[in-house]
Amino acid sequence: MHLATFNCNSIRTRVDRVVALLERHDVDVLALQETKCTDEQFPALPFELAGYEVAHVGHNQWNGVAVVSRVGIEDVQVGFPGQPGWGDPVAAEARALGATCGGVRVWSLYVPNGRSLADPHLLYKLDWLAALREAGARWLTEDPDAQIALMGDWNIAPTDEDVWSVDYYRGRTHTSPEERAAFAAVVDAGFEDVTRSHTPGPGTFTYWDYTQLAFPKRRGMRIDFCLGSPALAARVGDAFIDREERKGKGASDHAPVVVALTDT
DNA sequence: ATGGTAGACAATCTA
Repeated sequence: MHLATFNCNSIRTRVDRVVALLERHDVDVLALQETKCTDEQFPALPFELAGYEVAHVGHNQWNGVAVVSRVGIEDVQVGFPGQPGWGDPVAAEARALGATCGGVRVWSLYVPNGRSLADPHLLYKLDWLAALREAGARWLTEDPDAQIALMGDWNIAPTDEDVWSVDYYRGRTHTSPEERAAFAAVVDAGFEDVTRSHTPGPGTFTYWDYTQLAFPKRRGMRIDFCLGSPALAARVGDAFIDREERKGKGASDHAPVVVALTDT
C-alpha cells in the first residue's frame, strides 16, 4: 500500500496534476494540505472518476485539508481533540482531518506557519503541536498497536540538514529551538519520521520558495513528513520525495512525499 | 526601487 502527503497550494488550480501523481505513483491514500477552498468548492469528481473517495474540510480560501483514498474512508474526524483555534472569534481552522483507510488511521495535518518569532502565530503553532502531541500520545495509550500516520506540512525543519542555509533561517521561524522541541515531542510520544532513512540528506528538501529562483538554486527546506506509530513504522519499506513534481510552470511550492508499506 | 512569486479574491492577506 502507498501513502502520500502533498501540500498542493490550491486544489482547484492543480487538481489534474494531483490526480496524475496518484496514478503515477500508484497511491492508495493521499493527505492533501492547503486546498484553499470550501467543501462545496472542492473538485471531488476528478478523484471519483479515478476511483478515489474524498474527505475534506475547508472553511474559506485559507488552509483546507483532505484525505483521498481508494481503500475506503471511515470514521472521518474534523480536527483532533484539544486542537487550538485562531482568529476573532477564536475558532478551529481547517488544519487537521483524520480518516481510517485500509486499516491505517491517516491524519492530514497543516501545522500553522508561525509567521515570525515575535508573532502570536508562533505561540499558536507551538500550542497546536503540543495539543497534537497530547492527542497522539492518547491514541497510542488506547491502542499501542494502532497503525497511525501523521502526514502533512509540519512547517518545521527538524535538523540543520533540513535547510539550505542555517544562517538564512537564523532568527526566522521553522528552525527555532522551540519549534524543533515541539516536533521532537511528537516523536518522543511514539511517532517516528518514516521517510528520512529512505531519503537521506543533506540537500534533501520538500519545499522551495516560489521567489528568488529557490528551486533551481536548490534552496529548500524539508518540512513535509510522515510520522508513523510503531505499528505503522514497522511496515515502511520505502519512501521518496517526488522532486520532479516541483518542476516547471504550474507546480506547487511543495513536493509530494510517498511512503510504501508492506502488506500485513 | 522594501524588491521577488503564487493563489484567493477583489483591497489585501497568507505563505
